[in-house]
Amino acid sequence: MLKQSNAKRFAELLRNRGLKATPIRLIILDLLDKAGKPQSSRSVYKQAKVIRPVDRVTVYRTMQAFYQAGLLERDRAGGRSWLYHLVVGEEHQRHPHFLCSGCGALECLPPKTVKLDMERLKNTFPAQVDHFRVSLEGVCPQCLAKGR
Amino acid sequence: MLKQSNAKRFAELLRNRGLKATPIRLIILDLLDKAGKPQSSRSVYKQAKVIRPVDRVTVYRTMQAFYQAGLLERDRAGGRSWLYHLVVGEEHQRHPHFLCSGCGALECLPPKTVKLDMERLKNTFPAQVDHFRVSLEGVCPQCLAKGR
DNA sequence: ACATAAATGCAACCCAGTTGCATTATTGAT
DNA sequence: ATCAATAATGCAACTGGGTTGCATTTATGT
Repeated sequence: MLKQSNAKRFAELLRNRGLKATPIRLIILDLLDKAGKPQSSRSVYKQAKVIRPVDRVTVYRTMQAFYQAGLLERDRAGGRSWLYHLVVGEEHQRHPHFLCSGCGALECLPPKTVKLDMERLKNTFPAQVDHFRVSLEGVCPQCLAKGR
Repeated sequence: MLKQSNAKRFAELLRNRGLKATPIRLIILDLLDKAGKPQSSRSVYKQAKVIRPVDRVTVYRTMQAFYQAGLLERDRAGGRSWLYHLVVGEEHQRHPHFLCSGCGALECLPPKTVKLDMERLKNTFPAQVDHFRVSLEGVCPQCLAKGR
C-alpha cells in the first residue's frame, strides 16, 4: 500500500518537475522506491496492474517521462529494454548486479566486489568509458540454502 | 568470400560432430571465424543473407545447433538473445567486452582488465557464480580519433 | 468551476526470436 | 552413380517486449 506520507512527498516531487501527480504515477514511484534495485518497465507494469488497472503503454511512457525528468537513472538491459532506478536524494553508487537463475531475482552487490584496472585499460584499449556494467549470474545464497 | 581451404576444414568439422555440411553452414562458420568476436544470430543472419539467400529461422536454428554441438560458446545478451563465438581449437579466455556507442562495434578487452574479488564476494554474498559478465560502454579509440 | 495541456487507454504496429510442418538437400549404404 | 533415410531449410504463423497515433479523460492554475 501507498503510505500517505509517501504519496504527498512523491506528488510534490512530480509537480516540482512539471509532471502531473496521477494515481498511477504515485504507485509507480512507490514501487520503484520499495524495490531498491533496478526495475524494468515490464516488471513495474506487472506489479502496478495488480494494484490498479493500467495499460502497459502508460507504464512504458511513464518510465521514459520520469527518466527524461531526471527522476530515474537507467542502464541498458539488452535489446531495447532498460533497468530504471530512482535517483532522488542519496547517491546510488555504481555497483555490480547478481542475477539468480534459481529465483530470477536481481540483487545488488557491494561496489568494490569488482575492480576495473584503468591503468591496464589505458595501455591496451584507450577508450572513453561511459558505462561500466558488471553482472554475475548463478545461484543466490537463499536458493543455495533451499537446494535449488 | 569463402576460401576453399576453410570450406574443406569447416565441412570436416561439421561432419565430425554429426552435422551436415551445407553451403549456408559453411558461410556461417566462416563469418564467425572472421568476426573474431561474439556475434548475435541476428547479426550473422544479416551478414549471411547478402552472401546467399537464407531464411532467418535457418540462421537462428543453425546457431543453436552449433552451440549444442559444442562448436560455439555463448553469453547472454539480454532478453532472449545470445552472443556466440567459435570455440574451435584455442582457448577463448573469459574477458570483458566493450560496446562502442559511436560505431556500435563490440570489442574484446584483455582478460585481466577487470578483477572479481572472490574473497569479498564470499564474505558479503556467498553465492554460486556461474557466469561473470563485464561490459564497458563508451567510445572506442577509433571513434575517439575520428571525433565522434 | 473551467479551460488547457498533460496523461491515459485502445488499437495497431514493429522487431527479434520461436514453433510446426511440408519440402529439399546431404549423406552413407548399395 | 543411385537411392533411401534423415537432417536442414523455407514458409507461415505465433509470442513477447516495446512503440506510435489518436481520441478520450484527468490534473492543474486561474
